[in-house]
Amino acid sequence: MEVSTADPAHAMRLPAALADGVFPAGCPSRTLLDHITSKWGVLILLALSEGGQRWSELRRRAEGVSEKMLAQTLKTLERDGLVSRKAQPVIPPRVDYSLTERGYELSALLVPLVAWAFENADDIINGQRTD
Amino acid sequence: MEVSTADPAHAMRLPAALADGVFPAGCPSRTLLDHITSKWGVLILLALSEGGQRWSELRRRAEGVSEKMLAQTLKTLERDGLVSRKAQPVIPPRVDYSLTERGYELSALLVPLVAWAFENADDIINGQRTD
DNA sequence: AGCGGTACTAACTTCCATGCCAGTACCTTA
DNA sequence: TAAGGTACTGGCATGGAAGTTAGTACCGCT
Repeated sequence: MEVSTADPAHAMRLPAALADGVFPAGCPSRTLLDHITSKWGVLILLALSEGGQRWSELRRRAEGVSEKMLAQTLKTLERDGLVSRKAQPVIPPRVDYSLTERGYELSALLVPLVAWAFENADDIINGQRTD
Repeated sequence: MEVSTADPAHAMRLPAALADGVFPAGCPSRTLLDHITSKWGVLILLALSEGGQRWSELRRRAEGVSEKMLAQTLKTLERDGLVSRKAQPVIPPRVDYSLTERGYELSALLVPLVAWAFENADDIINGQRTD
């Protein structure tokens, strides 16, 4: 049976390919989505959207990230072709991380989302009773 | 593969307020982001972006979600003012969920992101890139 | 000589999100 | 009578994400 809810004016329709609204469990889309919406994934992508940065700078910007999670997340993102790693064989080591073309494509979509969250967060989260 | 390290043309700059690229640990923005980028949060928001739906329909669309997680996620989203719940006191029970104004604002940003993930997932996750 | 910075890796542990199952209450259909 | 659909809630279990600690290799500073 149909739910007769009027489509609001600002409803955004999904591409036909995901007309169901959601894709099947275990498909590549879910995996990718998990990578980019992971706790540190978003933050790192976001930080890198401002330009290439070194390991230690990323550590500072993604406040609270452990070295382990930074390494792990960067590795995943690199494997996905979203981040590129450039190590210079100098001493002390110097490694620069930056977004790839694809990474910038993503960040162009991610940034507005995060900006929205930033703008609405106080209003939404602080207005709640915490018990 | 060309990776532009110095401010590519399509680099999207963050709003000045989050010039650091990332916000501090434990701030409301991170909490909100966690809610909406949670495993089931995205899927449910996405499903609802197509219009109001009943509990059982959401269960089917967000393939793989357990009743517990569906309830929990919906509750969080409702608390955040992104989803509205309308229960009709009939028997058998009938409850409709839909996005609020704010929820639609969010989904307008979320949908392109998910669509992008959907389009790129095969390519990225299954390994092969051709550029 | 010893400390700190740079960029990591690995092993071990903790903890929470998630999963699985059982129960509730009422009605309908077989 | 019993099974099944609707919309949940609560308890226990667990797996994987995340945290913690330590170690590596080299250099520059004091």
